[in-house]
Amino acid sequence: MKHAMIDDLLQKRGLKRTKLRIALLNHFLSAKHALSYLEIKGALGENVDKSTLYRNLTTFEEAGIIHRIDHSGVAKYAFGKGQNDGHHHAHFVCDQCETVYCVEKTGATTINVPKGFKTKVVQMIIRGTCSYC
Amino acid sequence: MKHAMIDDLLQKRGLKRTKLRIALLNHFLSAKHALSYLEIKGALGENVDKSTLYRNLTTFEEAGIIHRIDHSGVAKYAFGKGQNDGHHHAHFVCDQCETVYCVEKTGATTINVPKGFKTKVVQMIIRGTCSYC
DNA sequence: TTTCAAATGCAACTTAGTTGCATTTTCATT
DNA sequence: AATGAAAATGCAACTAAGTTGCATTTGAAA
Ligand SMILES: [Mn+2]
Ligand SMILES: [Mn+2]
Ligand SMILES: [Zn+2]
Ligand SMILES: [Zn+2]
Repeated sequence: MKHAMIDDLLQKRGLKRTKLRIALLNHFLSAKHALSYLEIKGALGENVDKSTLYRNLTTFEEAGIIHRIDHSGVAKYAFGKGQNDGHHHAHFVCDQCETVYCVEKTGATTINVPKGFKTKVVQMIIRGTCSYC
Repeated sequence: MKHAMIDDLLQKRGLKRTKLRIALLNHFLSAKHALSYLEIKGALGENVDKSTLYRNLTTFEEAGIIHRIDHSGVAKYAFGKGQNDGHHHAHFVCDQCETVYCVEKTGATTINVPKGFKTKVVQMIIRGTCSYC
């Protein structure tokens, strides 16, 4: 059951089980694409406090529960670890609807960086048109 | 000479040769990495008007003279065309100093996107440490 | 040298996100 | 169940990046 999983996610990191956090994680677990602050607020209700929501997004991100994808001035969040935490996957950005999807990355690429530069993570953004557009 | 090149860049696109534009292009031509609004303003003088500078950055971008790289909430600009204009190169972001460098991209990568999704451009961001850090 | 569209400068606005602080809530302990 | 401390919330005020409206100035074509 989803509820048990959410409790587990929070408990393991010593995060308190609040109403918003549970709703937030529920929403992330069923989301098909990365969510912006406004999308989340729209889904969870207008009465959700801005600071609290942003603070929880940051908390979850730092706890490795969700990861952030920056997209032309607005941050979007998706469930799971990001590239920085060793989870290698790419992001698909739809030119039409601006939706960001997490997609599996197959086949690594080697790029030669200038001398003295040290590569840690290679992240990929695929721009194109999604199946709904 | 650089001056002639700048005149050419502007003239070809019917852009007027103003003081700021010339200074701006000069700065871009000698920049070793992508520049933010604040870096440009710092270099060209505090008296530079915010609106005018931003408007020129947009104008240059639309004219294909410079390209924008979004980096965690701040736009950075570098001379030349970007990936969206067919010029395929990657961006190196230093974790330490947050500097963004344009680097040559060798060897194409194919990633399989979900059915119905159409790939247009694949852009790469390499995170790591630059030679100065 | 006149003309006028393009560019500038300034102030006011917007949007995304942050911060300080008083109040409330969770959760562990008694 | 009652207590209490730390964590989380809610609200308002703030910041930082970028945009917009409008009056004034300027570049360059005629
Ligand atoms: Mn992702
Ligand atoms: Mn570049
Ligand atoms: Zn789409
Ligand atoms: Zn560096």
